[in-house]
Amino acid sequence: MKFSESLKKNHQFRTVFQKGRSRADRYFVMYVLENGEEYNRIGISVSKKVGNSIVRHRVTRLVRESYRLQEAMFNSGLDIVIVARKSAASVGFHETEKSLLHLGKLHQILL
RNA sequence: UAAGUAAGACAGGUGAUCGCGGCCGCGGGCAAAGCGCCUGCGGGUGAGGAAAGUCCGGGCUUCACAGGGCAGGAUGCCGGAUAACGUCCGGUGGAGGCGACUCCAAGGCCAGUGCAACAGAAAGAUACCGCCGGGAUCUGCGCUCCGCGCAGGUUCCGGUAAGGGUGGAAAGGCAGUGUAAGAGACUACCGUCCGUCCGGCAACGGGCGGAGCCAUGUAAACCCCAUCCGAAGCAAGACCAAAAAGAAAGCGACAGGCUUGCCCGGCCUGCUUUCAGGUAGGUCGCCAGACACGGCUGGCAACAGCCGUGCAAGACAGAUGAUCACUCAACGACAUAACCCGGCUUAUCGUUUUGCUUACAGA
Repeated sequence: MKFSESLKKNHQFRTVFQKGRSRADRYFVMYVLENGEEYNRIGISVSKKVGNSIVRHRVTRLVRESYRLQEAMFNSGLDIVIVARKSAASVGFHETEKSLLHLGKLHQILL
């Protein structure tokens, strides 16, 4: 991804959860926190409650792909964590993309 | 053709546009002693039959270990295969099926201990009903009478285990002889046990002879017997190594503190070097192997030997995705490698191949 890195460490996630703002819809919860950098950092969290390994991987890919294709739409300098909810297990690509943009709008981080 | 049975194979494909992890090649930037880090282009490559459950077995690694025993766990007909196994192959015995074929924790309750509800008369034991014999007594009938005979009832003594009923199980089964009624009391056949001979490496099978058959079930009840098992796991572990705690040496014309009224000297902090240390981080372990396919040889087979050919995931928060089109029965099932193998078990939309069996039809 051109403008973004990924969040990896557990403490980074915790910071976003504690200090960030959150918005949610049927499928996902989005946490946003300004990170003071030039680029965005994105983290995707899919718990075991969502499904088995196959399902979790699939959801992760759909979210990452949606973000990648819509990357230009988002503001810079943000840490974003997207948490999949249980209903995300059966979601398709188009719904994921729509949901992501909708949450972005709620956060008012879209250009 | 239908129904069945056994053993397999596949697990969508093609194209276009974006995108990702290793690897190789050529560049650019940072760093510059070196290792590296970021990035562009090109090439090639990138999950499963179960990758799953983590239920067994082994390799590998570290630790422990003279030898033996106890405890604990696992396995349990016989022979073989194997690195090993609780796996596989071939047999034996038993159960099911017309059959192909399938299934089986299949050692030992005359070492000991425990348990066996309910029902039933009785369950390491019995006589409730019944059957049979005898005595007493009552009633009826027959004979002229004493009395006797016959039939029936009540009761007492004895015999019996055929039949009834209960139960998972009632002391081998079944048929006959026998008897008052019965009973392995006796006989044949089947079963059981013992002996012996023959076949087989063995489990076991077969033949012959003998014993009338003294005695329940349960060991996925404790237990006994035989065999096997040291522990923990790749976050194992090996190496490099910022940092932190530490040791030694040196430095003092220059800093601070303590000792002192002051100086010298000493000590602590300091600085430098070396050593030790091992955190962050990095490298290895980490993918060519008890490997796959084909052929030949040995073996009924599991499998083994030889020859040939082939083999490019190795991430470290973790790569296979998205969109569209065409095709197809298939957008559609189950399900994501994490050190590696051999198995087992469980999940699964479907498609498909071969052998065999039974039934029907045809030649």
